[in-house]
Amino acid sequence: MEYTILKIKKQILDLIAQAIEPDFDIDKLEIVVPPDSTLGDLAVPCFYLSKLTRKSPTKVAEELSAKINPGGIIKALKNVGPYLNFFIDPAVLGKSVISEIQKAKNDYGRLKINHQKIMLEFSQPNTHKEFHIGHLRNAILGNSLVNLLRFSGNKVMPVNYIGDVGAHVAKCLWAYDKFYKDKDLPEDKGKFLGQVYTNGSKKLEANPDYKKEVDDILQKLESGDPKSFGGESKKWLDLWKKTRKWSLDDFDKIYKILGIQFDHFFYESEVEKPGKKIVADLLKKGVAEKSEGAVIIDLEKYDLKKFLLLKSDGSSLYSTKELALAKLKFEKFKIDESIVVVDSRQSFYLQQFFKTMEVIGFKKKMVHIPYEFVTLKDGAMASREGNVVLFKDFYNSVFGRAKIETKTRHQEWPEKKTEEVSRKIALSAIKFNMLKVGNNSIITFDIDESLSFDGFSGPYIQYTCSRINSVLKKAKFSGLAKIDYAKINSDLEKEIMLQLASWPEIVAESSKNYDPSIIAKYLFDLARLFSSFYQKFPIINSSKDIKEARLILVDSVRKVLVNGLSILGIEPLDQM
RNA sequence: GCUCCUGUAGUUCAGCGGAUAGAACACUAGCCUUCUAAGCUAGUUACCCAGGUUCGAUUCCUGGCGGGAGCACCA
Repeated sequence: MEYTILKIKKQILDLIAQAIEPDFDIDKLEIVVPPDSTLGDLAVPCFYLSKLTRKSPTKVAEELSAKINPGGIIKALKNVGPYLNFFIDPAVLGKSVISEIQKAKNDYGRLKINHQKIMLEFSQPNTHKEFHIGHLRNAILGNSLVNLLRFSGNKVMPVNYIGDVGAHVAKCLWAYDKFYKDKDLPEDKGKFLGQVYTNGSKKLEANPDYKKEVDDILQKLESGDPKSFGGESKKWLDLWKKTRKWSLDDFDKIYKILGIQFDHFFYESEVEKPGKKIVADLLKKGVAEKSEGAVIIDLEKYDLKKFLLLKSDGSSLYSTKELALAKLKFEKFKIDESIVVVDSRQSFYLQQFFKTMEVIGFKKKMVHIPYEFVTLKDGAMASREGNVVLFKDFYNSVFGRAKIETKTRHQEWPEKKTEEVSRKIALSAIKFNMLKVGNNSIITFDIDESLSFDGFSGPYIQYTCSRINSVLKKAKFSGLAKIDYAKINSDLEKEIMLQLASWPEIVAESSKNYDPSIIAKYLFDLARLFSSFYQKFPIINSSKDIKEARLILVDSVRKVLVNGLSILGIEPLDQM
């Protein structure tokens, strides 16, 4: 079963193939959308055919237009300059695309199953640090990609990889022990740890003598043997366990607010020792070598410089652990492909890492999806510096704003309902804002823009859903009526149907590029088309035939909007 | 210095080599006795520069200029 849009395009190509002498490469013949709907609904530029037939493109368009007889879904065709423009019969289009949507419901636009088992790693927060809006972009993007890749027919396993060991942890524990040990604990322990870390970093910068103390703690933690260092290790290990849990509990809360779930959590602490073992093996085999005391692998011949695998004091690096993580992923979970969603600043590191895996004979499909970071107007955020916007603070402001807006519109609603609707509005505003720009656009965080629920925003799409829902409810829409699709005949309605028809192509494109912003833009365009329509044409107060046709049309719009929102990880609203 | 990303309206972003470069915010003027005004309608304003490839370049290539990021013991 093929989607309507593909059938239409195929038909156009067939018509041209029949009307033209020489064989042509079907992939080179593109079908585009004209800039203005009065020109046509779909168009074939004739430049390629012009080369083939050695006639001018205008001439080709002219001849084709005379030769081809319209029929079926193609109502008419017209040559305009070098373009051959096709007009779609709205009644035939409507019948095809609307019944397709009504039948497929949530699955409309879903692509065929390809049985690939993909592990998608994202969010990777560090314990003992604050979860800020930079981490938020990764979590929201990753979650959306999980939905998108699933909708494109893959089997996707979302996983998290938590940075619960390393230099930052040692730094935080050191600062805690030295400056905060005897202080009372605040309620939000996750946030508190972040503050300890930031403060520790600042103290450390001011006094270089402290560095030795921190390195010492890192050594003790990594030795992992409570008896070593005269029992000192145990003290740090216990503190690590206790504080680690504070952060993990905090992350759980955050993911719960965001509605993000993982099938599995990896921890850096579990791959540290296996990673060191791999590095030792590589050193023994001569694949890796010592350099200035550290262990490296030489990637110069691939133009990837030298890649550091272990520090000169024997403690592990991110790369050390990642070696073991990659093996763990493929061996334990039997996946076909491993994808990681990581900030583009680590593109070079990941290139080195992937090449290293290849060199050591681990030839598996590993992909990096890069995206640009979130910055503030007056510079990049850094946990070290403490100039970060925390997720929870941010969420609370947006939620507060949503509540004010909701209350002014629905004074009569019970508190519980106001809260629930506001929560969904806030999340949609936050998520949509992070997903509406392409992956390689830096997001300069603007609180005013984030607090706006107008225009190109999540709440706008939700609002559209609410209005449609309200109409359907008032009209007691059941979807059972027999529809006369000829009643849907305005240009605007046809445009809406064409937009609905293109949804499967949007899913494919978005998925191919790992870019949910394509979906966000599409949904906004569709919602805008509906809003114009809603303003211009009465639905309920029209004659029976027209009413039924318009109802099923707007119901189809709603279904696609809901579908798309769910890929973005946004819940629709029936009322707001 | 080398590598990657990037330069479009006052601002934030879209624009698979094709017809008149799109939105949103902001600003101006209208629209709630018809289905939710978180909305609709109309208006003002833009492709960094120089070459090249092409029938055609905002898009591709080269070189400038500007912005961001990365290049060994952080993750």
